[in-house]
Amino acid sequence: MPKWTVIELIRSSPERYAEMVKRRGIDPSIVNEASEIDKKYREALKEIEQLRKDHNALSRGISKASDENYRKEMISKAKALEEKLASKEKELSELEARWREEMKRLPNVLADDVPTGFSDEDNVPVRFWGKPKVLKSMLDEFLKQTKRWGFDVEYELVDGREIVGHADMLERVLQMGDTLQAAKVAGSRFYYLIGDIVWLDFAISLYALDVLTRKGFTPVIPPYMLRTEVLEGAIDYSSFKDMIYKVEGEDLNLIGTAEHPLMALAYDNPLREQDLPLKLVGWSPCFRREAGAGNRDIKGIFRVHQFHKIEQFVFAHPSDSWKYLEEMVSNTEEILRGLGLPYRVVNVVSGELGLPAAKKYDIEVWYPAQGRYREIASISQVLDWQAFRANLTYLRASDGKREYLHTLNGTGIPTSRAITAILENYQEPDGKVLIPDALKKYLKPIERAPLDELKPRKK
RNA sequence: GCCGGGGUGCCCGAGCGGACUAAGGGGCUGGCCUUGAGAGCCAGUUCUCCAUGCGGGGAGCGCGGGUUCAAAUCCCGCCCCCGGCGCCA
Repeated sequence: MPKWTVIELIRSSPERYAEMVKRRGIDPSIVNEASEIDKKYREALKEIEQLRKDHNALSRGISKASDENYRKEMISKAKALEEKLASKEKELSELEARWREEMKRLPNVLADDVPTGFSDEDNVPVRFWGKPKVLKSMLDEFLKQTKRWGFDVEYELVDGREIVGHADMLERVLQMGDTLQAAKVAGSRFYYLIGDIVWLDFAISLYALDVLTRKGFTPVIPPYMLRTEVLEGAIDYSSFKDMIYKVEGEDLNLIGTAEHPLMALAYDNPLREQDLPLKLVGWSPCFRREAGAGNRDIKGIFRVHQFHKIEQFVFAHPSDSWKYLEEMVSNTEEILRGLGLPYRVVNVVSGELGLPAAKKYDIEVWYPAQGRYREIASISQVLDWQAFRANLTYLRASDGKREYLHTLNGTGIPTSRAITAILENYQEPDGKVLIPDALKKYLKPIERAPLDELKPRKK
């Protein structure tokens, strides 16, 4: 029988779980509440099952009774019992609904090596790669993000020239994007990509798909909309509000990431143990409301309502799921190294994990014009948190029993963000943007695609 | 969208108002048998609660309601799949 780690922990040592909840910055009283409901629910269930047992016995007796009077007496007895049961059943179904609700509020357990903290400034860098271009005026900032953590990162000091930010590069220098017209017709955080840069978007997707399929990931183009019930299995309520666009008049939601429909491949659809691990790489557009983002990153295409993303997803056996977290991180690193984008990997603090993750690595790319490492990818170990909600199971080969799967998800590469990073990191003093070598082989077959560089629009 | 057919366990498939156990088969796992393989025989193979040593219950037949002492089976609503017609990139 599937056992959910969180429930098991609440039943066996609630204090330990409460400690984890506290580390996430969540009020630990929810643990007590959940524990209370769990106890109440099980007690009520026990009582009702006893009543049902009696009623069943009575009812079975009726089918055998031949004496008509006796039969009538039994039926009236059963009726009375049935009335008593009806009100109890109602109580139970209410309790069960509350139980389910309560369980869905609970965060995942926390891995021991997740740093405790509540701001992404406290995320702990674990390694750096590349030789970032650092503007002289940004040097202090750069050192804060490297040396403060004990890393001596080699860098290229840029002095005597400016580096244009990705938003201005796109719209003013290259003139290959138009967010103003997009805002007029669709709203802010939408964009048109126009001209040569469109090929770059496709090339990035193809490149990442190529890398990941060579590593044994199966490519998938998933549904771009999901039913609400399925989506609830993948995310928590607050992500729902901030991320999800609903389709009017239908029980459908636009996906915020391919992770969700990839997960849904096992929704109520048991996998076979021998098919694990099942490694998938999805390509999809992603739609996000960005409701909680306020005015952050309002310029350009860094934070937008719609973009393309290559996503890694693994259904893993509970016994060895942790190793895939590291594997997926190094896959994404390989993609970024191929693109020549300087990055760092950070271990995300407990307070910034979100309910589903037990541990999460973010990968952040260096943006010279901003003087900051900024998130481009995020890889999470989810354990059985989604499995419990969406009933993701595998059939154990040894006895055919069902067990919860472990799920892991991680960015392969988001195209729009990769483009912004390229616009800053591959920028030449004359306004040209060089194209990373790794992308060239995907551009080459396209007759009208650029091959070596994106050229600024002539004045 | 309209008409017709249909959703039963990991898979196929019977059952269409009471047999305390959802028939039967396939697959998978374990055991017996065998030098080994195969065949054969036996057992297990939805979820959940209590006990967790054996064991004892309850629920479950696409989803949600209803009728009945009793529903896979009858009634109502919804979802999905298949075939035909229409429409369409």
